Amino acid sequence: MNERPYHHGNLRTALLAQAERTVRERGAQDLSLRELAREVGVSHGAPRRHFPDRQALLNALAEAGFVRLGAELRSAVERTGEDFPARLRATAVAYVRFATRDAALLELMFAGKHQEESGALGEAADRAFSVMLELIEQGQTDGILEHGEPERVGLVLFATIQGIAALVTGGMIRAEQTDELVADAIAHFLRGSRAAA
Amino acid sequence: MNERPYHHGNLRTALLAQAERTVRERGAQDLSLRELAREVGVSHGAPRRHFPDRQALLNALAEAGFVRLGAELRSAVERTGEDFPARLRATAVAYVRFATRDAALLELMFAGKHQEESGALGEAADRAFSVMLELIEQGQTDGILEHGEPERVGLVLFATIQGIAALVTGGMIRAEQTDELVADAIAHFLRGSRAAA
DNA sequence: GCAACAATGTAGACTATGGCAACAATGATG
DNA sequence: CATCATTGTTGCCATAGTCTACATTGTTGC
Repeated sequence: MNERPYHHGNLRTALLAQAERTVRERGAQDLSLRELAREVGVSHGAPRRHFPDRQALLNALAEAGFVRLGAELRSAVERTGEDFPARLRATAVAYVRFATRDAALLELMFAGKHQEESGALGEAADRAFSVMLELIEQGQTDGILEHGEPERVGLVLFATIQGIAALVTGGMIRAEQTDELVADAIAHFLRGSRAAA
Repeated sequence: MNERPYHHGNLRTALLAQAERTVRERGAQDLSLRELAREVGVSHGAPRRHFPDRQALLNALAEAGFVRLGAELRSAVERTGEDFPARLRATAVAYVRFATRDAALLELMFAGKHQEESGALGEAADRAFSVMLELIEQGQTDGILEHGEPERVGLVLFATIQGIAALVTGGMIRAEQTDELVADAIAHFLRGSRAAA
């Protein structure tokens, strides 16, 4: 039998993977460094070499979350045609889907961003949201959205999407209704935007 | 000097008050039953007589939060004229203000509601949201909102408001911008609704 | 090769927390 | 005023996070 080597080889990655699973299943509150170490098969002090304290691990988790979120949003845009409303709908659905599948992680992502805007976490967040900003710009080019800073124009929209995600994770909406509600909200938003243009 | 009596007198209330303060200042994560007991001046085992475990205290805190939220929303409606858009704006501003002043508490309220829909917590939540539902009904009577179940018609609106609160607490919006953004979002929503009616 | 150093993991200690049980003091009730 | 319920107290246990000292392995310059 293979005795485990003294050095794990990729402890950092293994810890993050197991942590993400635990957060998804039981929430960030129940995440324990010592339990994590046990599950991965190292001593309770080993994680310290990769994450100075618990918060550092949570921040790394949040950063990885932003990277994945950005990838999923970009994928949603790219596998949809050029039509702006369709792209918007697809992106919003992708966002809400991420938010419901990984509610605790998203909470972590927002909480971590609140602590320290700068740093790798902030950059990862910006890259993720850049997908949405580019989409807003397309809407402006297509003459569907009003002109001005994309950050400002998209704010109400983003708030709505984020709010829908909150309602779903808060148990106020059944999971099957979400796609329809998202489509509803997008349509509502676009009607309001056309009138304003 | 007055020696503290063996019985505190209203420990439950005192614990909740101090807990609410701590949650506001340092978040629910940092809430410690033992620290709470120390601050109130009782032994570490005393809180157990009033709250079987930590979660029970958090739930009580959430319930009290819903009561206060409901009162603030109702107050906002009542001190505004009969005009529906004005009332809607006032209520939304009041909600977002609550959400930003007590971000951690609101999070707790949603998290607790997710655990067990039934019970005193659920009732308190329903009473708080009934303010919004009545407001939606007025909008329908005034011919500004589409007809149908108020729960459904108001969903997108509520999502938007909740989302704005999330953006503020997430640090994506400066606190001074919130009232303007809320007004923006309400106007946007009403434009979309008129077109649909 | 190999000696020195860096990186990574282990083991033990300390403090704090939540939860439980046995006991003490006070209040309520017959 | 004797009995019982309520409310606090104290001590114990398991677990967690963090720190320090030490052990093992990998790397690098000679």
